[in-house]
Formats: sequence, structure tokens, C-alpha cells
Amino acid sequence: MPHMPVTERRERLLAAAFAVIARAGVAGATTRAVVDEAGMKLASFHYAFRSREELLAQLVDVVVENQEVVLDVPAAAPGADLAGLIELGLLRFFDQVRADPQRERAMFELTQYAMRTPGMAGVAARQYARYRALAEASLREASTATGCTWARPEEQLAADLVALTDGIVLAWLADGDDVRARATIAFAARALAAEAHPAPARPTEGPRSVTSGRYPAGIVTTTDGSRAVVGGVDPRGAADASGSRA
Amino acid sequence: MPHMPVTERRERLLAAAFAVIARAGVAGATTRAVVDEAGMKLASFHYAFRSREELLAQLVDVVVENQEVVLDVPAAAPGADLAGLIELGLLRFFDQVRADPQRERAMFELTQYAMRTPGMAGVAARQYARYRALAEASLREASTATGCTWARPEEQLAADLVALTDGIVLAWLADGDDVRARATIAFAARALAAEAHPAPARPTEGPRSVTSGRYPAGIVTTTDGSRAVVGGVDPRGAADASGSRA
DNA sequence: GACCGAGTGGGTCGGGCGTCCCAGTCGCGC
DNA sequence: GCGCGACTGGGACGCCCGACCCACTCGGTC
Repeated sequence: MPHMPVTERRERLLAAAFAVIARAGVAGATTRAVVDEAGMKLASFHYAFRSREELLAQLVDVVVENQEVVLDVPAAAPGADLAGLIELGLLRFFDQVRADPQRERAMFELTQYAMRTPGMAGVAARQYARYRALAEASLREASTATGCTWARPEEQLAADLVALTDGIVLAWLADGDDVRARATIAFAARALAAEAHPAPARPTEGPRSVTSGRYPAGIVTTTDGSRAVVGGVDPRGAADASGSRA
Repeated sequence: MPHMPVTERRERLLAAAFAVIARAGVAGATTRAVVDEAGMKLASFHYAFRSREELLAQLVDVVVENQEVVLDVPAAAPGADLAGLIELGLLRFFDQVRADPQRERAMFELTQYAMRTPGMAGVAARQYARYRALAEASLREASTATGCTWARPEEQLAADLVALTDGIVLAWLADGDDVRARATIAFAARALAAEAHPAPARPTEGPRSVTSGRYPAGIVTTTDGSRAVVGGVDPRGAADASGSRA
């Protein structure tokens, strides 16, 4: 409540708004609920933002910009097969979703809000463009890690991957069935791997010195760093992975 | 405005609510907006329903129950290849989505509402169970039509299919990119077909004259029949279908 | 044809909403 | 150390919301 530069206040309000949206949806993110979450007074809201709409717009922007990873391919055990690598990445992603489902719900909520709001039609499109770019980077990484080459343009495969993750997350949010989600993840990995040509025959795998654990974080996407979901992958996820392949 | 039995009034209000939600989201479906859409007076609302919440709950129920088809496989020329059959079905489905995107938006909106509302957690799960059941029926139909057999339990494949369609629709709603959607549809068809064992060896490939289908209607899912999206499949969709294969 | 219950119309209530206002207060630059 | 501008607190306004109430009117039944 004491003095605080506007910029920081804005950031805190954005973070608070995200938290409220995760809990109660965009409609529940009233000015009062947001300032309450942030521990501020109502007047501070309209000192930091001209209107609720402006806050929402900025929130979508920030959230999209800070989206970090779609799937975080585990910078490969050498010789790992492509499908296994993708599956492991997806399982890591899934563990992040399980760790904080509300975050994902909030993302969907915001996307839908952007789609419905006249001025923000382009924002939803940009959001998906960003997802695809991230997915594409992951795919590229996976292919170089295994030496495979993709049979179709990576940007197309990225769209396929995004569709799969979206569908998996949405279904899981609705029914919470971990087993089914993991089965679909295995399917997704197989399907994507099938879109690659195998590595050009090389009897022995080259020295793959891509140090393991290049990057410990999974999904980050915090609006301000305050409540990031960072951290190790749930080992149970990886354990199930090998068993759930068909 | 004249006299009208309660049951009909209820139905009209449900249909009106769905229309409003498609346009303005669940939050925009106020009692006043709904009765306005239905051409009634406000008092009639609370004569037909105890509360707004009750209407919303019944709406979700009705919508889930009336969901008709996920994908409408075009009951097959014998010997048609499985991937082509699935792709055609998905393209038909996609054309229905394109014809009435607001309907699909409303469906997502309602799902999210159900997930967020304490008493209705199970409803969202039921909704997805229904989707999967419909998808499973489609897959079964596709396999019998082609003589293939699925390599995994159909209920699992159904979940995969639902995830794919959800992902495709969601991305398309966000960016409206028909070409990309069709490319992902082709991918989805390939991926699902790869989960089947080919038909027990039958020498000749039948001519792939899948063309016109057994069943002209696609998605129906009306809340009461009054504003159903029924009717022939957009012929442009089918025409494009053959061209969009990768 | 009158009656009586099902259905209707209009007005109202309390509350939460976004937004605004302005007197106060704090902290940074001189 | 002081002044002024950046920031805060509390209250208020007008609006729309869900819900409710009750006097009325219509239409099927006898």
C-alpha cells in the first residue's frame, strides 16, 4: 500500500488479474477482485490503467509474449529415437500442466476473451503464431538431436503439434484423466515421428555432447515472474512414459 | 408474447441463451439479454426457470445430449483407403465448423463455464465422454467400411481423435487459417490411419469413389431443433478435399 | 358463459459493477 | 528541509445485474 512506482503497480495488477482469471474466469476479474488480490485500493487501479479493458488487453499481450516453451525436448540422450524424445518432451509439458491447471485454464479463458473482443481479434491469432513458433523450435531441436529430417515443412508440423497439445490439455482439464492423457501423448509422439525421415544411415551415433539438462525449466510463462512454474520434471511422468507406449 | 406452455417457453429460452452465448459469451447471457433474444418479458424468465444458473445448467445438459456427430465418415466405397476416409470425414466436420463458427465458440464457452462452476465439474467430463463415444462410433464405422482393424482399443483412438479435432478447431477459431487447418486435418487422418492394421489382403484397390455421402447432415447439436445447423455439406468443402492432401 | 388456475406485464429492490473525484500524503530533487 | 509533483485513500455516482412481487388477463373446463 505504500508508495510504489506506477510501472511496478501495473505489473502487480497484471499478475493479480491473471491469478483471479485462473480462479474465476475473465468475467470474475472485476476491478475490485483484482485490486483485492493485489492488496491495493480500488483507486490505484485507475491510476495504473485507464480502464479494465486496457488491463485485460495488456495482460493478453504480456502473457503471449512471456510464453516460454511449448514442449521442452530433453536435449537428448544420444541415439534416442525421435518418437521417444517427443514423447518425453510432451510428458514434461503435461507435468507442468498438471502442476498448475489453473494457469492453463486462464490461458484458454484469455484466448477466448481475445477472440470475442472486437479490437483484439488479431491478438488471439498472434498468440497461436507464438505457440507455433515455439513448437517449431522444439521440433527443430528434436530433429537435430536425433539426426532425422522432417518430411514436411517444420511450420506445418508445428501447427500439428500445437493442435495436439491443445486437444490433450483441453480434454484433461475437462476430465482429469491422467492415463488417457498419457496414452494420447504417446500417440501424438508416434504421429509426429512418423512425419520424419530417419537419420541418414550412420552406423554409430556421433559424439553428442549436448550437455544434458541444458535448461531445467519447463513451462514458465509467468506474467511477472512472481508465480512462475519452474522446476524439475515429476519423475513419475518419465517412468510411465516407457510403459505407456503401445 | 401470448400464452404459451411452460415447456415451450423453456425450450425457446434455452435456444435464445445459446444464441446469446455464441455472440457474447456466457457472461453476456444475462437474463435480460436472453429474454430479449427470445422476444419475451423479463418476468417470463423466472417463471420458466428458478434462476439463471438453472437455465445454464439445463443448457449444458441439453447441448451435450444433442451433440450428434463428431465426424461423419462418408460410408465408404469399399476398398477406399482408411486415411482418405478419415480425412474426408474430418473435412466435412470442418466445413460445418466454418459454416457456423459461433456455435463452436459457444460450445467451448459452455465447457469452460461447466469446468469452472463447482456443481458442474462432472458435466464437462460427461461432455467429453460423449465426444469420445461419438468419435468411437465414427472410427468403428471407418474400420468396418475399409476392412481394417485398429491396432489399439477404439476408445483410446477416439480420445486421440477428439484431441485432434479440438486442437484443429481451436486454432482455426483463433486465426481462421483454412489452409493450415486442412493441412492439419490431413496429418490427423494419416496419424489415425497409422494406428490400424491394413485390411486382410485383398488384391484389388476399389475405385476410390467415395464422393457423395450416405448422410447429408453434419453436426446438428441444436438445443431444441429451432435453429439447428442441418443441411447438406458445403460442396466446396468436398471439392477442396481431394486437393488438400499433402 | 363464468370461473379459476396457468401464464403475463411492469415495476422494484438490493447489490455489485466500472469509473470518477478530490482531499490527503508521501518521497525525491533542489 | 522543503516544496511540488507523483501517488494514495475513501467515498460517490450511475448503471445493469439477478431476483422478486403482485395485480392482471387469458383460455380450457364444466
